[in-house]
Amino acid sequence: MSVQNNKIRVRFAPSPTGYLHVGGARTALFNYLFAHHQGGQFIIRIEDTDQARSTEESLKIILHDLKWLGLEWNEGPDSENLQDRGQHGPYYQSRRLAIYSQYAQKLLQEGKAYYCFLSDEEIEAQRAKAIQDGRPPQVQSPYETWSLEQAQSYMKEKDIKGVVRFKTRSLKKDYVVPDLIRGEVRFPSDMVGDFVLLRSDGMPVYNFCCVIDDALMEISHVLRAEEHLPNTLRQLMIYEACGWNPPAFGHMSLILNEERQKLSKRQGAVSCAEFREMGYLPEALNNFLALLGWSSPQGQEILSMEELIQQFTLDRLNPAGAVFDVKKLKWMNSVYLRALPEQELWQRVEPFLAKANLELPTEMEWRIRALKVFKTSMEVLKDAEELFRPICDKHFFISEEAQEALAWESSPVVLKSWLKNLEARAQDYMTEEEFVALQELVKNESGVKGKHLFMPLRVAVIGKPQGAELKILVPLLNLKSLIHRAQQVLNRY
RNA sequence: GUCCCCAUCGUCUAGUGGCCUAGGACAUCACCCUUUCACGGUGAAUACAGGGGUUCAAAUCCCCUUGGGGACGCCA
Repeated sequence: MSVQNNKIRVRFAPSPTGYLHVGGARTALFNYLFAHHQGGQFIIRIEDTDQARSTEESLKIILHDLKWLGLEWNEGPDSENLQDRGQHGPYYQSRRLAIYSQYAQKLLQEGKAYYCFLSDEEIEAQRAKAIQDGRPPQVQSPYETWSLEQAQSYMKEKDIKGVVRFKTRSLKKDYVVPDLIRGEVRFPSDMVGDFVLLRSDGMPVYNFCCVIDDALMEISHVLRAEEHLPNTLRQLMIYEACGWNPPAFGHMSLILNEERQKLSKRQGAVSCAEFREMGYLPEALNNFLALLGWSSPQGQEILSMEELIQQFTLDRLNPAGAVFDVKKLKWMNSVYLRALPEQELWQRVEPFLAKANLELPTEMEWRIRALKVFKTSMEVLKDAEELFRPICDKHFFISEEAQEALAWESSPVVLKSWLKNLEARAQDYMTEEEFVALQELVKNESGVKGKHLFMPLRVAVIGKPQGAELKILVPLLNLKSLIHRAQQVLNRY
């Protein structure tokens, strides 16, 4: 069996033991971009050999988030019914057990692997000793020299099971990984001890399944995070033992937190779901993630998925780790937000408003007008909640910051004039021009101008002295609620 | 501890020996626009970790040091 290098096939292989981390999302994105740029296939494989931690719930979340990001896959589990789709399945490692066992048997028979009966305690003692002696903490199994028959009869006789370890002793001195991102990386083969292929319950372990699957699924390029670089040595050994040509490898830098450590759950949001719930747009998240370790040849910062695909090449990947800068993500999100037509923006904002329990006018015309006013002050969709809340009568309240403006001597005069003139009106909504004229009237009646005029007025409209321009805000409120609000403010005195 | 990776403004980065007096973006600050806030506009400040080589020439190539990170599982 040999890998067909004329066909570009890449994969993203999550283990369903949690949410989709932004680091995973970026790995998936880069694989997706590479595949599409090259006209290749993007495959999802589920690494669920850790049965204790894998859940269907997590699988659903991960697939849902990948879809939310727009990273559709050509082969792998269907995001709806979770059934396999594609010609290289099964795509769940838990359903490929017979395959792994078959290859493990072969290695066992060829003397490239052996059964080992070391206990956890014995292994732990070896590790401790090795570290103490300044050696890498590796297992040195006395069972390495046993023949397969000897081990089998031992298991039968004692009625015990052992793990299958890969034999590294007879291997060549060092291995070179021709890495697409960091050049040739040389590993001495004594860097690893005899590692486990099959657990004692027969379940295979990551490095083993990964090789078998990548080979059988005809994966041409393995693009993954740098933390897997040391695993590559083990995998190269397995490829060799199986007589297969390894795929091309590219190890991408890690995403770091402000302390320059691997980004983890400890410090704030790291899952796609969290960013979605905070109101980040998938296109903004993709764009931001793409710029973590990759740059456009023209230095373009805002790129659509199409542009990313078109411009994406591996040679522009940066080998150094990248700090996840939420401020820049926010900025980018606001750029995408503002670029969205109001009608579409409303669709995205609506679930947030509904969740915040805000009842608002239903006419599309009103919604568009409202969003035109608010979108310059939105960074994330969730910001709409605070922006729309004052518009909603049952959430109207007079804020703390309003006190100063209300305390001005001239304010009651302004407010009384405002209320009187409102009450004289009949029309439900005011136009911008009508409001400007009305404001002029209040100004003349009260003899107050400048901030002493418009600050109390703004308080009478939205309950706080700062916010969008009154002439755009006022036309969003109907007469009844404007009057009611003015009354509430006047009742303060 | 051992092995591996990495190193340009606070952050993301451009830069593949002369175009670098080091460019862009976010953030910061100032000014302009604006009867507030935001948006927008203009501008400022800020970086080649240190030391040795190689070369006519080094941010770019080599070595060392330092710093950071990752990996050393019957996790992936």
